[in-house]
Amino acid sequence: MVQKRKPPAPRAQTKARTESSKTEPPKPRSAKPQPPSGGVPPKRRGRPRAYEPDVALSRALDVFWKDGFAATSLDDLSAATGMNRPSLYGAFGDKRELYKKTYESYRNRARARMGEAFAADMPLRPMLLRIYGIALDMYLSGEGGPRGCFTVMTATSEAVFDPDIRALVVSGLVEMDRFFARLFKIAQERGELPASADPQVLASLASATIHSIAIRARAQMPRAELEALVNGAVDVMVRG
Amino acid sequence: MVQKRKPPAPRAQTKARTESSKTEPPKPRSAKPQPPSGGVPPKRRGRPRAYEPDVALSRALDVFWKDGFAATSLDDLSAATGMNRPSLYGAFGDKRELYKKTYESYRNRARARMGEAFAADMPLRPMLLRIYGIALDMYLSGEGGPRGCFTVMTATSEAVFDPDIRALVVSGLVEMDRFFARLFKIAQERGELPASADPQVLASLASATIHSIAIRARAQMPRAELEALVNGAVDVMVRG
DNA sequence: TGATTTATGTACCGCTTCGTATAAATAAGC
DNA sequence: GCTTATTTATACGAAGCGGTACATAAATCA
Repeated sequence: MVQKRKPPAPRAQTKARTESSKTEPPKPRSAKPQPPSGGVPPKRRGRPRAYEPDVALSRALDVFWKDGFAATSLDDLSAATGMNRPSLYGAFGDKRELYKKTYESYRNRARARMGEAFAADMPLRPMLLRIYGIALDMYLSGEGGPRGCFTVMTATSEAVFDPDIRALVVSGLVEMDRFFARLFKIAQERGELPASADPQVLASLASATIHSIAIRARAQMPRAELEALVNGAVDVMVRG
Repeated sequence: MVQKRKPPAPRAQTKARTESSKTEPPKPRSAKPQPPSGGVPPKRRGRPRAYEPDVALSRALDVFWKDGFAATSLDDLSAATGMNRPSLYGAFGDKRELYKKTYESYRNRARARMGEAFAADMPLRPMLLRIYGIALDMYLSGEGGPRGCFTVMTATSEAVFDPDIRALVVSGLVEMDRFFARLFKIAQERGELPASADPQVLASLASATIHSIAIRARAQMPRAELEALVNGAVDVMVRG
């Protein structure tokens, strides 16, 4: 079962996919039109888009992030993005493809934020606290209340049904582990950690702490409580 | 938005709920018939049930656990339990109530398993390893692949929409924290942990490790990897 | 200007969803 | 056997669902 909603009968989705009525697979015409090389508008041919792909994707992210895949309808996405369903389909493909693109954009955003922190190049403890601060900002954001982490809360649930999503999730988890491991390794080389410390183990503890605050944030535990938790965890980690 | 699927129009669900066409709120007639006092069949009046409430609930759990709330249809539940929809409704109420009962039964099951381990009363390290072993058994179980932790994977997502569920989730998280805290406190009193160790902090690390393996299990990371992660985390924890 | 290209907006399609009305079945009480 | 209580089984209904045809709109190109 590929996550309920059996394909809407061998109608057109399947037809387009397997028989290619016009030699063309349903390639969503791509959101990023072409390599713009310059920064100037590349003079597209037909009627101009009424939406900005990035903005639309970010609005869709808001909805999927809060509601998850199954509970989000195309009407919801339509309302959130301001695009009607056919445009949505044309731009991003079907619901599942849109979800994946959405998730990737989330990952990019998260990676960028963490990258900034990493680049700041500070001692271990403040670095960790800063990273967790960024994480908390993300997890507690959202108009409809805290949403936790997209990877943890909705993508991992979906991972059971879709190999692509599972691969994305696994790579996300591993990426975070590696990120922390690098951090601890650098700290160790600088003498901020005892030689006996195992960066790998500390990294998985650091990731686990991320996972834990993501969950607790979604359950609406107050920020102060989460910060206390983080402080305690960091204390243990910087000790090695 | 109370998790999509807007109430099926002010039809009968609402009517029954608010106007009580027969003075009777839709009390699902209770799964456990009455205080049986003895163990003998209490001679009920009408046609006998063709299902056992506990068994049905456990089958429903399997489905919700894997698919989550939104993606599970009443037909799925019907197929899994062998009960048809009206019986399901009569016994457990609507989908949401069934979900909550299901979640409670999951919690009871988990609590019982952890309680057993706790009662064994062994030194800290083997105790922790045993607890994580039990957790891994649960999270990796399931015919359709590993399902992770119900609390973490599906209930917390749902927590945003339903205060009851959120309360259940929070109590579950707190319960686990307390469980670990008691464990570490006892160990400390026995001298298995340095006096400087903070049982509270260690407990939240222990919980975080649970959360992390729940997520990773659902993403289908291999058991060996999860066990290695657990071993590392336990090493750090028993050191204080 | 008219052809071409791309995007939009409306309306539709077949199917699924949750819940319930209704009728049949199976037991106890009298 | 008849009534009453409780459960099962069938079937229905309104709304929601994902996806798409089709007509229209707005731009470029010739």
